[in-house]
Amino acid sequence: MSSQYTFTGQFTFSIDSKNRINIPAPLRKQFSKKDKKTLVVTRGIDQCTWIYPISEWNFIQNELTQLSSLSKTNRIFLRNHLRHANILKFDSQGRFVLPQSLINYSSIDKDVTIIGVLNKIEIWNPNLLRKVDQSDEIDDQSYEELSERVNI
Amino acid sequence: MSSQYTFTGQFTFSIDSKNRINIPAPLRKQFSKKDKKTLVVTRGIDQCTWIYPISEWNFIQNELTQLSSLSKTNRIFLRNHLRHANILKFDSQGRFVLPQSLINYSSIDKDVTIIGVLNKIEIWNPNLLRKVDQSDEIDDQSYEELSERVNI
DNA sequence: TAAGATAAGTGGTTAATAGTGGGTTAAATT
DNA sequence: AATTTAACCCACTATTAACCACTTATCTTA
Repeated sequence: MSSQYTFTGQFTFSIDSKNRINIPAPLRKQFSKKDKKTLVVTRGIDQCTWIYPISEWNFIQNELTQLSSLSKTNRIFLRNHLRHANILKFDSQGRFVLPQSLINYSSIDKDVTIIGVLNKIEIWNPNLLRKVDQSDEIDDQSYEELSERVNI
Repeated sequence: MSSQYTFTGQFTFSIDSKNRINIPAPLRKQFSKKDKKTLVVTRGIDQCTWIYPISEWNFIQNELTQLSSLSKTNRIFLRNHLRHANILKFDSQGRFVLPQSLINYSSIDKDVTIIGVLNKIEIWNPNLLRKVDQSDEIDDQSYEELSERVNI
């Protein structure tokens, strides 16, 4: 199953004194009626925050229910991914409040860079994103591997 | 069958002088009419306390009856999970009293970290959770295996 | 191209809710 | 009967969420 969401683009916004972040209008407009105003924010694998529309998250969550808690690896994995996931709604202005734990994890200060990455939205500290941008070059070998799977 | 419950998020609360713990509102709100105010607390596999809504527990209990007591592992598992299970109700403020035996088992002092892990809620001593968090890193091999099963 | 209209981004105030503490009464245990 | 335990109720405070308002940017149309 492929996602209905195809978030793209980059935006620079600011987080206000009440830890609210605005979702850029072009991304927000994609939210379907069904998902209206409900999203899940959680830790990204890199030092950023991931945002999923609720239906996208439900799909992921459904996969997670297959994992038994009797396995230690599963328990750790489930705990560490689920406990940082917050189900939120955005207000009438299209903002949501970013939980303090994620502000810390992502080292968010005042300005944030918001980027669309297909089925999710990422929130970055602009400086960190720049740094990662420079250091995380993809080597040729990895590109070769990717080419087997994606026709771009 | 997958659960109706999808607990997520992390909360830091305190246990009061009467050993009462508040269930965080976002988690409590998920409790269905049918389960209203009834939950089961028991020993987690790790050094924490597990909380299930009663209907969820009934489902698990049903699965446990499938396990033959001829197996030693099964016997130990059944014993440890069933004899420490307490059926409780939460009060009009949404609190329940945590039995002393579980306070001891989980090394609960004053502050507790409450996390949602899909069909269950875990109660931790914050320091212990931090420690487990650091020591129980998932190795790359396990991540690779997980990636075969979960697309996140 | 200029002016008006609409939408987007940001800031603050108020009202509702959540978390916590404690006291009183009813039940249970010894 | 006395003591302890558990259920129930009330109350205070801090946080959160809903609401309103203003400014800047974008789009539309004359």
